[in-house]
Amino acid sequence: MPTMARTQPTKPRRADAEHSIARIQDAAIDALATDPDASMAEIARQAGVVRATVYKHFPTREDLIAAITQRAIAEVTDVIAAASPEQGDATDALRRVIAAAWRTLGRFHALVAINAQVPNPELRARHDPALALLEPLIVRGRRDGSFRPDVPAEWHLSMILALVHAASGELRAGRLAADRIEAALVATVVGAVGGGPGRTTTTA
Amino acid sequence: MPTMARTQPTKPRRADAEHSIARIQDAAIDALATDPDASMAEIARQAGVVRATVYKHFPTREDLIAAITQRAIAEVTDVIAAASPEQGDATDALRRVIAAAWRTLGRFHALVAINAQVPNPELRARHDPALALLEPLIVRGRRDGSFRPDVPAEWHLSMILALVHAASGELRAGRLAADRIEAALVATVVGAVGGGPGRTTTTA
DNA sequence: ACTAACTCAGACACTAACGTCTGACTTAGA
DNA sequence: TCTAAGTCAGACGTTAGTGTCTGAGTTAGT
Repeated sequence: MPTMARTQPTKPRRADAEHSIARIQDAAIDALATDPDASMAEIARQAGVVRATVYKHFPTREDLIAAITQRAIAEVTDVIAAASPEQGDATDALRRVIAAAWRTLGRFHALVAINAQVPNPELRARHDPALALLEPLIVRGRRDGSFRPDVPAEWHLSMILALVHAASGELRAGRLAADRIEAALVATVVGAVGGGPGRTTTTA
Repeated sequence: MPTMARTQPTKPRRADAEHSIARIQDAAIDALATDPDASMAEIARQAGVVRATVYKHFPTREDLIAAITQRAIAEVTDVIAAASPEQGDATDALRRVIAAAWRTLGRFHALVAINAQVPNPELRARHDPALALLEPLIVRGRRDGSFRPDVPAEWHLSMILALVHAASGELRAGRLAADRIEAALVATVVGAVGGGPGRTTTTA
């Protein structure tokens, strides 16, 4: 179990307020996943809360999105870290990481698109903690010959992200069964990153 | 040069009207590429045309999007067809197709997301012509052992699309140079679809 | 050179969402 | 049990976008 995301030492809140905040964030993540332009009213409705309550905790829409973005990144970072990307064979490590991360990452599909709209360099920078965990793995795999060295490491990262999102998209659209898709995703990523199809090591 | 997209036999228009329509569609594609929610006013502005003119030809926003979607699909279909996916070694054919299609497809990045928001089965169906050209290639490659058969063909298609979009995203963001990225994309797709890195046949 | 098609300019009504505010009610927590 | 923190309910002004309309000016094509 990954260590949960730490929250900044904000002012102390009552338990029910904390509860509302959690419900609102969950609702926001779900609502924005299906419609990136979901209104505050819609989010409030899904959270079972009145609109004013949302604004109480998140004065502006931007604040809410920033909050769930930060939470999303923290969760994904935890999940990735828990898969120990630094241990063992690079290809196996990659398998572990992808398998562990893809469901969690898939939930936040829309956030990537939403944040991409904002030409905000600091938001891009916030993604780095998650990518920073991956990068050593990529570099390691390139060094020991498991991963192809003829493409930029940056591209490896982006393309893995894209594949994960594609997988969650297929799942959401119901075009592919949940059980098949994880295997397909892992196989594709491993293949894309450089290993051939014959390379069949232990699958965690 | 691919044969240009055929237009339905609509009522005859004056040459300047035809010109306006083209400019509006181009502007819409560009504007929506950077902001999927670009307003009609913004599109009109970029087209160097007044808003009323846009509504003259495209009575509603939905009509405009449908029009450029159809045009996009037609263009991509032409480009793919021109790369003769049915000829020669499957891996080589895939290389040709990806290299030829990715720039064209990348321009229409946003349209995929926009149309994905619409739970419209007929729009999904319209994509089929482009995918229909790819599918035989995928099937062929799976049969002769070039492509891995342990993942669904449907996934192969989606994941190729995702990689192309990722590539155009990297290009747009300026994180990767244009010349490097095409090679990286092709290599990644070929690897993902099943061939290992050692398999170096002629590249178009 | 004439006319129908087209474009421009700008106003209009309508809608949806954002964010603010007030006052009454409820509940967590000391 | 008492009170501050929190929630609800609903109204409000504001902004931004859509789609419509009118009327005056331009241009393509015969």
